[in-house]
Amino acid sequence: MPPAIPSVSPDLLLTNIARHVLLTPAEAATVAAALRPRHLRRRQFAVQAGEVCQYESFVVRGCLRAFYTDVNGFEHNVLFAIEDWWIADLASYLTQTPATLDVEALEDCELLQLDRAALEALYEQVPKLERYFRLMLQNAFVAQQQRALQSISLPAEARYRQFRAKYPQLEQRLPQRHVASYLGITPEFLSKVRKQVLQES
Amino acid sequence: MPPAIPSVSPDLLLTNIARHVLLTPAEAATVAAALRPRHLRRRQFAVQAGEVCQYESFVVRGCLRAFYTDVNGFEHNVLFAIEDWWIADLASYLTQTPATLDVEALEDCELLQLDRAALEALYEQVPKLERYFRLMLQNAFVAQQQRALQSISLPAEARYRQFRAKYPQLEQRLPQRHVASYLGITPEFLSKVRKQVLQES
DNA sequence: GTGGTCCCATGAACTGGTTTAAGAAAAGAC
DNA sequence: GTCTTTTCTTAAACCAGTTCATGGGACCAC
Repeated sequence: MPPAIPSVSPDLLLTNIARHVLLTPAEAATVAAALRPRHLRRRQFAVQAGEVCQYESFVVRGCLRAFYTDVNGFEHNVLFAIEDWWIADLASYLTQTPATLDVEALEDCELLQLDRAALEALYEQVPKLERYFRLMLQNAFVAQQQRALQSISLPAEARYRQFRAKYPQLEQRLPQRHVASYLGITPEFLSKVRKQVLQES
Repeated sequence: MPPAIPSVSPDLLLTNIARHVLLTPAEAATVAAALRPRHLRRRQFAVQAGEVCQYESFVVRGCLRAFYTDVNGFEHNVLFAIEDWWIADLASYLTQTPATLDVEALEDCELLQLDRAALEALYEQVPKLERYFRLMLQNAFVAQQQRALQSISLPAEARYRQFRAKYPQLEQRLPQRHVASYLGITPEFLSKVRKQVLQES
């Protein structure tokens, strides 16, 4: 007998939506039906640069990173996602143009994926969801702007402190080189910064 | 007799909208009626950090910059706008929270401003506009992401070349220190970079 | 166990960009 | 016009962060 593939429950997502808009049980069922459960093993990719990003992925379990690979082949982490977060190359998903980012599983993951066509169909059936996804886009925009402003105005040590303060769970869970890449510094320099910061507290 | 205050024609904006959605003459009139014409003298502010950004401004004539002031009082240019562009602190405008950016006129300007309530009312009367403004938000998001990726992956000289290639009109029109600030370098270093780049071509 | 492989730490040499300072050129102010 | 202020350039000293090299520890696989 092959190992059972456990299905992915939509509960976590429905709870997340409920924090922003109120759905009837029927509407919640419509949402649940539109989602495609997906299991991803560590090192597998949810999005590949160069191809159109087909899905937005909601993380039920696991951890992923979105990263940009520059012309010299260096990777730059742009975004992480753990349980209760969405992840995608949003620019690609929205405009249906080739992705500039890869999205890779850092742990085995359970995802709920929503493709572009299913999303449009959902908007017809449950118009309230437009509000929910507009809020998600706004949040993404605001977060992206804040990150950009910090990266130009703060030195590496301050950026590291902010990161620790903002995402305490994440720092535990990620290899340091991924944190370094996110902060825009080398792992060697992060090591030096950490020495500073950690011996203070 | 006081000098006549010339009114600001909505034609440029209506043409801009027509490139994305098709409006009937009646709908175009509704849009025109929702806009607030505004003249801004050089050095006046359209948005002030700390206050909620009330308007999105469409530039009919003139040039503006949006900039962030960091904790040490240094300014960082984030965005420029000339004729046929929109400018605002979009994060603040969308979420109606205090702005982190200032928007300042670099030349005397003629703007068409749209406040948040007027926008919501327009959505009711002319639903097609939701598409138009969704596209504007998508474009802003994509542009912001590209800029962030370039700023972490390219050295200053390459960033300067990209800027020249992408916005040839802008470079003519702006003081170099504003370009330097946009590129994330000092005016002194831009001067050195320019010497390099200009003597090649 | 022991031989990979990956991950983190440390230190020395180096580099892209800043700072400070000073002068020349351009733009406002009156 | 001419005086003042702002803008741009150049150059030397400096610094935040990189690169390169090395060693040590944890986690496998077998």
